[in-house]
Amino acid sequence: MSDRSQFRAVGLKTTLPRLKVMEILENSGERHMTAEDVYKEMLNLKEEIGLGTVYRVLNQFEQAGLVERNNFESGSSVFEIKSDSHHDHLVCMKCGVVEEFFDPSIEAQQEKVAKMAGFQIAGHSLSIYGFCSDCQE
Amino acid sequence: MSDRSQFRAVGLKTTLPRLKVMEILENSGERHMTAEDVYKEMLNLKEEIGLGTVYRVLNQFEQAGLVERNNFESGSSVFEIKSDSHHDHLVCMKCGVVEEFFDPSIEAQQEKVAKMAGFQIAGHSLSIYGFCSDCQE
DNA sequence: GTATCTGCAAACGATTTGCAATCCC
DNA sequence: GGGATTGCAAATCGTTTGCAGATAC
Repeated sequence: MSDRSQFRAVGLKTTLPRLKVMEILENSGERHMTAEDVYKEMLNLKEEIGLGTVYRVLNQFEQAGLVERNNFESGSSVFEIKSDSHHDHLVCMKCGVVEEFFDPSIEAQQEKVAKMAGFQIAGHSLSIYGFCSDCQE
Repeated sequence: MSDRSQFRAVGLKTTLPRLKVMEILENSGERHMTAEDVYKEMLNLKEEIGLGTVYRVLNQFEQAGLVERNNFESGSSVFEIKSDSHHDHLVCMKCGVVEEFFDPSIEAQQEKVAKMAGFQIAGHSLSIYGFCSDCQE
């Protein structure tokens, strides 16, 4: 599905800023970017845009279910294109690299925990913090 | 261990604001409080304190390992007294209640995941969001 | 043409910080 | 006494918002 039709499907007009933000999320090396990251990359590519617009567009994308927001311990939110499959994150505390993983047994166990506590699950966030293989001494 | 000697052990002078903040964290009904919560409770108890000081004290406590900071999806950090035993959280998205849980199999599985990715674990944060038994329709 | 969208700058909420006055040992 | 700590207000950071002009369809 093209970005164009993707936007139409969720009721967003196809505008240059939206196309560009989506393109950067899709094509820049890093899947997990802050609004600032996207903004700077945009300037690198010599595109005119306001930081406010980046935030607005990312929020619209989030509400439309096109991107996912993650709050790691860094102070600012990171955004990634929403894949069909849920996953959690490993975050390197030194270089900041983010790896994704999915573990069925952890997922299943969370269901059990919630059920035992009488909670109806709406979502969850699991982030493992540590040092990636390149950042250990 | 008294708060007094606890403070001395981590190199913090025993001052009224620090004693009061610790007391509130220990004795107010809720284990999970924002800086604002602590501040308001302080005013309730007719204690003079600045919000800035509450933040400063909580940060010192965190660095000293006396309290733990959690960033749920709410926008502000919540603090709780650090217990000897690690645990994760179930957070109600309606009433905000927080329940703690510990699940050995989830913990163990995280170790495996990290090892497979070549990560050296430093910590993790797992929050399950949903609706508590009182908040389901 | 017109409703939607953008850029800009001002506003915001949470948190931190500089500094002079105050407190603890 | 003197370094650590506080209160206060101003500063900062990430993010949101109001509004006038620009854009998509």
